[in-house]
Amino acid sequence: MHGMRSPGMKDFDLLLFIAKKSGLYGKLESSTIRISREFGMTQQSISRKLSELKDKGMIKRYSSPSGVSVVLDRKGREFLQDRYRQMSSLFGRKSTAIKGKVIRGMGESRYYMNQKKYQDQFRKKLGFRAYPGTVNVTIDKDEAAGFMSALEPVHIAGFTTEERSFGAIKAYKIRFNSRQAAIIVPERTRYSRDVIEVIAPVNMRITPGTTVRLSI
Amino acid sequence: MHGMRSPGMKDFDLLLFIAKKSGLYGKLESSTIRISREFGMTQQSISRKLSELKDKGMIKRYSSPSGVSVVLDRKGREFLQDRYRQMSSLFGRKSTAIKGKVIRGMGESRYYMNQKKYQDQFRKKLGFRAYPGTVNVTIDKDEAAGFMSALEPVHIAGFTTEERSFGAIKAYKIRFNSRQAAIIVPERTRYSRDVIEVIAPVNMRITPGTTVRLSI
DNA sequence: ATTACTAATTCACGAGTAA
DNA sequence: TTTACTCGTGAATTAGTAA
Repeated sequence: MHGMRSPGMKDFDLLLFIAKKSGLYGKLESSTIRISREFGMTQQSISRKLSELKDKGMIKRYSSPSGVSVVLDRKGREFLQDRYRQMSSLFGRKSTAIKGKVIRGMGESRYYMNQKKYQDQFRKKLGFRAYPGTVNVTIDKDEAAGFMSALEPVHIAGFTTEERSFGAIKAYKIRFNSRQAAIIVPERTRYSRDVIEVIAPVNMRITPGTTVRLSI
Repeated sequence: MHGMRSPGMKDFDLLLFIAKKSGLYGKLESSTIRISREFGMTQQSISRKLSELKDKGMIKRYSSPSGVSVVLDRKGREFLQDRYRQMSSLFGRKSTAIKGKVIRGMGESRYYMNQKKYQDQFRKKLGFRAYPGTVNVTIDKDEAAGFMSALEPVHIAGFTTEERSFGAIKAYKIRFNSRQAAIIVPERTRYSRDVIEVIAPVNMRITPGTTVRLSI
């Protein structure tokens, strides 16, 4: 038996259970009662579920008074393979770089970045103090999502001064035209935008309109 | 949107849907009604399911009158990663060879293998005529299942002579001590055995008791 | 627009049991 | 022993709305 079997995921997990036991083309010789014990369902439910999986074309099932024999059917293999492929794009090696175009930045960010409590965290968690001022880059949302999902977020805590409060930030260490940098995203931001903000140890002096490369 | 969404797999698929849209660490900005349309469920069910996934620690969810924002939580990432790992062992590169021990064969197989209608199919589908007589090899069932699951089965049709009927066979092309061969498994066989039968173009003359290597 | 509550309905599950 | 039926119960889903 493997670990947690989350409720609500049982249909998928049962198919995966069968696939693991039988292999993609092999045969699982067992009984509904044995499967029910291994799987944490009643014998009746396993019987019914195997029947349903058969009706869907996911498995072939042969049952007799001596037990059941289960083989993955074409649809079942395709189903699992499709999900595997989808997950591969999540966990597998993915695009390690995207292109973007620098646009003129909003002046406000300079004020934020100069806050000592941000800078202290940048140095500790990102490994550099940020030049006060961000580079704003337009990116393709979907591309960026794929790129960012490969990165571990670094949490920059928010804080409050006498004047006002500064929100928490998620930072992602990246290379900006091969130079050390980080994408910063305010955690309160509700909507993903087509523009991301990049900080770096030095003023990067990129002319607006220039195409840049963000990489891992 | 991607292909079929099989009923009964929705819980898993919803989590995967979120993961694909948001990435492992990114954020999905949407609305329950939009998700419901993309996903084929009612808005109410999406609302409830997101709530459930949050309670299970699978996701973080922030909702407001302007929409929902969903981020995978630690458990959700772990859940998906665990299933990915399990599926990797199914689809990923796997043991390409197992060892077995040759045992004295049952004499009956010679009669089967000599049937012309079998031999014709062997030649066409496996690329060789089989020496009449099988080599019987004891193997570890689980090892064999992993090994076999990487192989595409070749269907050898059954037929009927005036005297009797001969059942369909599944054959798996392999290397037997690096030489061309195939595992054959009668399709009617209900129970997987610790002994597999191997055919080859020539008499392999292996002394019973010898350890042999089956590879892809 | 939204989210999400409540009520009605449908569907899935487990217990008992026949074959 | 098996598998798998029927049936009662409870969970899941949808429809209708409130906020």
